[in-house]
Amino acid sequence: MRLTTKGRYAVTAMLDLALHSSDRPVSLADISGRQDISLSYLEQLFSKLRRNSLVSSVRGPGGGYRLSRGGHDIFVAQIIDAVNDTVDATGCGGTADCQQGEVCLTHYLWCDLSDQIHGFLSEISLSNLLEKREVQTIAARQDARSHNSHSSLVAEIRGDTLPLTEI
Amino acid sequence: MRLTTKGRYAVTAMLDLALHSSDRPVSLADISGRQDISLSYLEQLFSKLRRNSLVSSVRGPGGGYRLSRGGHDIFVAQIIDAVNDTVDATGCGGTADCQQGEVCLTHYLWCDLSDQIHGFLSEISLSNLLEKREVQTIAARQDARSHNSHSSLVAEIRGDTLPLTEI
DNA sequence: CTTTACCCGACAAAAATAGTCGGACTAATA
DNA sequence: TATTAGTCCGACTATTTTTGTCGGGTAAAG
Repeated sequence: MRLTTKGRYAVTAMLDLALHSSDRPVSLADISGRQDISLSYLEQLFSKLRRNSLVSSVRGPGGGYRLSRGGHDIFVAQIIDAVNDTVDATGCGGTADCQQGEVCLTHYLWCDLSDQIHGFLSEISLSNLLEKREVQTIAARQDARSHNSHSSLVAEIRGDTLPLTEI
Repeated sequence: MRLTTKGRYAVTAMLDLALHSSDRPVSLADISGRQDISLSYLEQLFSKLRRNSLVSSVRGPGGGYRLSRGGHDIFVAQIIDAVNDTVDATGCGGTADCQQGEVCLTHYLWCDLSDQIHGFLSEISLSNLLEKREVQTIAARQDARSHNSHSSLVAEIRGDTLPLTEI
C-alpha cells in the first residue's frame, strides 16, 4: 500500500466522474478541464482503472467513461490499488528469504501496518465521499467564511471520534 | 501524508533501536548490519529523526543513538513525518487559490483522507509494536509452520475486528 | 468520411529514493 | 596523547518512480 500523488489523482478523477455521472458518459477531456490533470496522464490512469473494472468506456463521439458499478460499491482502496500496479512493496514476498528472522519480523510488521491502512481505506466508498461532498459544497456556499469547517469530513463519514491531534 | 519505503526504513530502524535499547546507545553500524540498510542512508534518516527529537545521539567510541523518550510515547506517524520533510502534499495549501471551487473540494477531500490515516498511525506506538513483536518472535520460533499467523497483528494491537477483506 | 473520443506504446523530463564518498568533529581508551 | 569508534554533514550519483508528451491507432456517431 503506497500513498502518493498518483493515487490522489485517481481518487480525485473518480470522484469527479461520480459527481458528473448521468445518462451520458464523461469524457476525460472534461475531467482534465475541471480537475486540472493532463489528458494523457488521465488516459494512463483510466486505462488501469478500466482493466481493474472500476470504470467502463464508451468509444466514439459522445463517448467517455462511466463507473462500472454504483459509487457505493467502489472504495478508495480499490482505486489506489488499481493505479499502483507494483504491488510488491516489500522486496521479499511471502516465503521471504531475508537473512535472519529479525528482518522478516519487521517486514511482516510493515505488511500488517500497510494492510491496516488498506482495510481502513476499504471502508470509504465513493458514495460516502460524494454524499458528504455535496452537502459540503452547499455548506461552503452558504458560509464562505470559516475555513476549517472541512476538518472532520471523513471522521464524520465513519462516525469516528478520533481527536486528530496536530497534523 | 505519504507512505513509501523511506518511512518503512525509518520505522524499521526505530523498532530495532527500541528492541536493542539498554544502558548503552545503539550504533548505526549495528542497525545497518541487522536490518540490512546502508549506513549512509541510516545517517540521513537519523539526522532527521534527531532534528525531530525522536532520538538523541552520543558521539565517540561506544556512542550511538537512544530513543529520546519512552517507546510508548513515540508513534509511527511521528517517525514517518520526521523523515518525509516535504509536508506540502497538495500544491495549494490552506488559502488555496485553485481555479474553481470544485478543485478545492477534492483538495480538501484528500487532506481529510490523509489526516485520517495520520490519526490512525498516531495511535500506534513503538511500544505497541515492540510488545506484540516480542510475543510474535517467540510464537514464530514455536510454530514455524503456519505462515499466515501474522495476518492480524496490528488489528490485535488496536483491538479492532476489521474483516480485512482481500489484500 | 470526418470528427470525437478512447486506446496504446514508446519516449522523456523531473522528482524522489537510495546510496556513495570524503571529510569533518567528539570522546573514550590504550 | 594517539588512536579509534562513532556521530555529523554536505555534495555527489545512480536508480526508480512520477508525471507527463507524442504519435499513431481504433470505434462509432453524424
